[in-house]
Amino acid sequence: MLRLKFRNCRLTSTPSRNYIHSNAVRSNLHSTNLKLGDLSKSGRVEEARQLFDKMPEKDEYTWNTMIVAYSSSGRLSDAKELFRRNPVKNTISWNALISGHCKNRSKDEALSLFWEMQLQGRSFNEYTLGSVLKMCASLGLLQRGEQIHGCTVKTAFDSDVGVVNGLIDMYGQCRRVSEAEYIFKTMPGERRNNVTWTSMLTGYSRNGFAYKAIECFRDMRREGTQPNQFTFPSVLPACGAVCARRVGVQVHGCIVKSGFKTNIFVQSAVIAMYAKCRDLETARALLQDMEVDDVVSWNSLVVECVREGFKEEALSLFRRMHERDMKIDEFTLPSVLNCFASSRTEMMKIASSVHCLIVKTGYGSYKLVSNALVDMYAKRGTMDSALKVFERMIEKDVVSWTALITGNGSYEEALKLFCKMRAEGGISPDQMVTASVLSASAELTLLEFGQQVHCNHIKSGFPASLSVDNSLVSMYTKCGSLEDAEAVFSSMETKDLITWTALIVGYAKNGKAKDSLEAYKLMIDNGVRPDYITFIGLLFACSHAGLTEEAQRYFESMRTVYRITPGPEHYACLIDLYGRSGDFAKAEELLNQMEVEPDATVWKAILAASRKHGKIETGERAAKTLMELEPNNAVPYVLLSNMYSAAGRQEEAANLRRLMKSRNISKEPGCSWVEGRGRVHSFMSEDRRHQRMVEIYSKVDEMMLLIREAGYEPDVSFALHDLDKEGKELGLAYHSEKLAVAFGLLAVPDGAPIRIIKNLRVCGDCHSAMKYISRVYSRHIILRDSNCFHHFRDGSCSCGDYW
DNA sequence: GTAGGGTTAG
Repeated sequence: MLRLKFRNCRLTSTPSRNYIHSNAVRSNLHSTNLKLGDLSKSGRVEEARQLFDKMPEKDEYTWNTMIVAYSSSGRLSDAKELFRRNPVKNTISWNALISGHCKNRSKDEALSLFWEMQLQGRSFNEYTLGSVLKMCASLGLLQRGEQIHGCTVKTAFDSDVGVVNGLIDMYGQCRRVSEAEYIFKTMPGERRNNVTWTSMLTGYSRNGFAYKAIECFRDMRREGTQPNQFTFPSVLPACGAVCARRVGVQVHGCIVKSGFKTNIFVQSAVIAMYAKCRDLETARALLQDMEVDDVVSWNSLVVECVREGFKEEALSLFRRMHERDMKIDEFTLPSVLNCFASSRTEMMKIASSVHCLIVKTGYGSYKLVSNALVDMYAKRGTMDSALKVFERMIEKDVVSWTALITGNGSYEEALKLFCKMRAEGGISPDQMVTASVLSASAELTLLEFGQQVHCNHIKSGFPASLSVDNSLVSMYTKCGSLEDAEAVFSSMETKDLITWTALIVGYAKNGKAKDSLEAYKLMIDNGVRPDYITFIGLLFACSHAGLTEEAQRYFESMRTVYRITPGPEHYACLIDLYGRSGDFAKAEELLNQMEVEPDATVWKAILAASRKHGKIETGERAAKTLMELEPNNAVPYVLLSNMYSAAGRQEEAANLRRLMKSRNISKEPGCSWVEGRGRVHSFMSEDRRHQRMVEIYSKVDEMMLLIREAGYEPDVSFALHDLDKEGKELGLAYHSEKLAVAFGLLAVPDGAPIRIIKNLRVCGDCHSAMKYISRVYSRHIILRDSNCFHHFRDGSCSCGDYW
C-alpha cells in the first residue's frame, strides 16, 4: 500500500530535466541488459562477457545476468569472482550463484553457500529452496533433503507450489514414496499444478508402483489438469512395466489429441511402451514413421527385442543403425551385448567384434558399457575376462558387482564377492543383487546370512519386489524356516507361479505333505497354472507321506490337464513311493513304461526299492547303470554289497568292495555343520578339531546317557563292520550329526531351534537318537540332509521316519 | 526484464 502511494506521488509530480535524462540512460541500459540476457540464454558466454565489460553503467540486473551466464554454463569460479565484485548484491545474485553450483552437482559448495547466505543476514526464498531441493533429488541426498524440508516448514515456504513440487520430487528420487505421497495428499487440491502431478506420478513410476502411477494419471485428468510432454514419458513406462497395453493405447490417444505427438521424449516412450507390451509390430511401425532417426527410440526397440528373445532382429536393428549413420551411444551397446550373454558359441565372433568396436570408439570407459561386458562374460562362464573388464573400471556401481556376483558359478564365491562389495563401501545392494544373493544363501543353507540380507533389504526402503520376495520364500524354506517363509508369503500382494511353487516344494521338502497339497489347491483356486517344477514338489510330498492314490492322480493330471510331459524326477518320486509302499512290481512296471531316458535319480529309487524287497537282479541292473552314470559315487557299490551280504552271498559282497577299492572310489565322508554368529562350525565323524572339543565330547556323553535312560537303543547295524560291540557303539556316538547337535546344545541359545546340515543322508541310528534328544532336552532340532528336512520335536520327526 | 520445481533408452 505504501509503495503504491509513493509511486502515484511520483507520477503526478512534474518531471524535471534530470529525471528525463536519467530515464533515457535507463532505457539504454535496459535494452543492453536485454541483449546481455539473450547472449546468456543462448550460451554465448564470451560475447556476454565482452558486452558486460564494455557497459559504462551497470545495475543489479546487469550483474545478476552476467552471474547467471557464468553460473549456468558451468564457469563457477568466474561466477563466484563476479559475485564477490558485485556492489549491488541481492537475493537473486545469491540464488544465481547457488543454482549454478546445484546444477553442476557441486554439493558441498552449494550447501555451504546456502548456509553462508543466511549467516550474512540474507534470507533464502522459494527459488533458493527449489535449486537446493533439485540437487538433493538428483544426488539422492535424503538427509540433506529432509533438513531443507525442515527449513521450508519453519519459514512457511512449504505453501509455495514450486517448493512443494521440489519436495515431492526429492522424496520420490530418494525412494521415499510414502513421504512424497503424504506431501502430495495433504496439500490443497486446487494448488496442484501439472508439475505437482507429474512429480508424484514420476515418483510412483520410478519406484515400481506402476498401478499407482497409472491411477495418478487418471486422477490428474479427472481433476482437469492437462498432462504435457513431461507427464507422458513418466506414465508410459508404468504401462509397459505391467504390460497394460490397453491403458497405454488410451494414453497414446491422449497424446495424439494433445499435440505432443512429435516430441521426441514422448515418442520414444510410446515406442518403448508398445515394445514392452510385446506389440513389436506397432513399435516398429512407429519407429518407421518418425521424422528423425532418434537414437533413444531405436535403443528402446533393440532392448525389447533382446528381452523378448528376438536376438536376430535386435542385431539387424543395430546393423541398420550403422547403415543409417546414426550415432551409436552408450545405451545401444549394452543391449546388443545382452544378445550374446545367452547365445550360441558361434555368436561369440560377432560379440568379439562388438567388443573391438567398443575399444576403438572409446565406449569402454562408459559404465553402462563396461557393466554389460562384465555381465556378458560372467554369464558365459568366462570369469577371467569378466574380472579383467571389472578391474579396469574406474567407477564400479551396484550393477557391475551384480553382474559379477550373479554370473559367478560358485555360490560361495558369489557371497564372498557380495561381502567384498559391502566392505569396500559406498555401494548399497539393490533388489537385483539382493535376490541373487538370497538364492546363493539358500543353496548353501546359510540361514543367518540370508536373514541379514533380508534385514538389510528392509532397511534399504526398496518397495516390494516379486523377485526378492520369491527368493525370500525359497531361501527360508530351503533353510528349514517355514514360519519365516509363511510370513513373507502372506505379506506378498502379488504372487506368481514361482511364489506358489517355492512354497509347495518347500513344504514337501520339510515333511509337510498336507500343507504342500493344500497350497497347491489354493494356487489352482487363484488361477495359477502349475508347471514341471510344481509337480516335482507335489509328487515328492506324496511319496514322503505314502499318498499313493493322490500321487497317481497328480501324475495323470500333469499330462491330461496341463499337457506337461513327466520327466525323470517325476518318475523317480513315483517309483520311490511304490517301492516304499510294498508294490515292487508297479515300480518296475513304471520304469519300463518311461517315455524319457531314466536318469540317476530314477536308478537310485529303483536301487532303494530293490534293496527293500531283496530283488537282487534288478538291484544289480540299477547299481551297474548308476556306476556308469556317476562313476565316483560310492552308493551303488555299498548298497549292492549290503544286498549281497544280506542274502548270504558274502563272497560277491567282498568282491564288490575290492572292486570299489581298486577303482579308488571311497564313500564321501559324512560331514555336518551348524551356522552360528557368522561362522560355520563343521564336524566330521570322531572329529577333534573344534576349539570347544572337550566340552562337546562331554556333552555327547551326557546326551547318550540321558537318552539311553529314556529308552534309546544304539543300532549297531549302522556302525563300521570291523569293531566289537562296544567300539561300534562308541563310533556311533561320535557321528558327525551327534557332534553337531552337542555343539548346538552348548552354543545355541535356549528355546531357539538347533539347525544342522548334513552332506549325506542322515544315518538311521542318528535319526533315532535325534528324536530322543529333542524330547529329553525339549529342543526343536532341524536337520537338513541331502534329501530332505527333518524337524525333530518332542520325540518324533516330520519325515514320518521315511527319508 | 534477472533466480526454482517435472521427461525417454539396461
